[in-house]
Amino acid sequence: MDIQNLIDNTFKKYGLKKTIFRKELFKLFYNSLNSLSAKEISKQFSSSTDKASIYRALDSFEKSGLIHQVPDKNNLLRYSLCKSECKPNHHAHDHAHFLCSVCEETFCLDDFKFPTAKSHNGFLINELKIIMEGTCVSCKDI
Amino acid sequence: MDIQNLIDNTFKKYGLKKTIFRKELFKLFYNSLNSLSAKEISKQFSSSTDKASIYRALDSFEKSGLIHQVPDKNNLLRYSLCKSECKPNHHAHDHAHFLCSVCEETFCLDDFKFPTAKSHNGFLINELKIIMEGTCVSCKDI
DNA sequence: ATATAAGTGCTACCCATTTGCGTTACTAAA
DNA sequence: TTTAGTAACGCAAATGGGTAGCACTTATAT
Repeated sequence: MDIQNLIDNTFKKYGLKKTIFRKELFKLFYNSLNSLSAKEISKQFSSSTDKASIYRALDSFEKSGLIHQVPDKNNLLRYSLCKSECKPNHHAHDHAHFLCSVCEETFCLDDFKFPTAKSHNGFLINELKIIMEGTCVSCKDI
Repeated sequence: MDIQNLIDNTFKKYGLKKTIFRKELFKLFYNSLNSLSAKEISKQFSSSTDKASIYRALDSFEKSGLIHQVPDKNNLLRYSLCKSECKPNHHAHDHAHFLCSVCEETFCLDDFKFPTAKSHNGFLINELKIIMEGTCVSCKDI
């Protein structure tokens, strides 16, 4: 499936309006190995692309279930494409995230097994996040 | 041990300068069940206490190993007193944190068991954070 | 084709956190 | 105990990520 078809199908599936900017934004995520912050996205577009548009697009992509927020070393908003099935307003991500202290990238560890308890000492657990910090595969060999 | 002695010992142990404000700040943490954000701290002091001083004190307390940062529902800086042995610039916290979606409090779950792996698929794990979101013990009964 | 709703670009704003700087207060050493 | 040196303080201003208002444009559905 070529990229145009992929965009058509994806935007239809997630109910997203196909504007020039949002199609480019999707391509950016699609071609990106890891995650993207608003600032990183901003650098990839011309200066006429407003940051408000970026934040609104990210918000809309997230609400539709196309991307999900991932943790960031500096508390920035940071997103990745969803790989599994996510519903609008409900993301089902059962994978851990790895934050590299060297390159400051965020990686999704899709195969890391999660505890599944729904409560702990009377606390009702709705969502669980596992965040690892350390040195990523690429940086450890430098 | 009374509070004055505790302050003397603690500040000596962590190499902290005993100013009036920092002693009061320590008492605040000591008497606090959970964690504190800069804003919450600010409310406990007179308006002449500058927010810059609060942030600097928190930073210094953290670097010394007296307090540690905990996650916050709204990405604010939020801290708790360290309970176990933390060294300057190296915090050894092996407990999970629980963020209540209702009251927005952050709780330390000291008894939650952690995975202990030091690496995963070539990623070297230096620190592990487990963050749960849901409804806390108090809020679930309301 | 056209109406409607959603997205865009601009500007201005909010608010947590940081920084610069001159003054004050600890601490340690004389 | 005095004093010198350093760390912390208070004030003000700056930074910077993220939002909000608004007029204009563009994509979709009928």
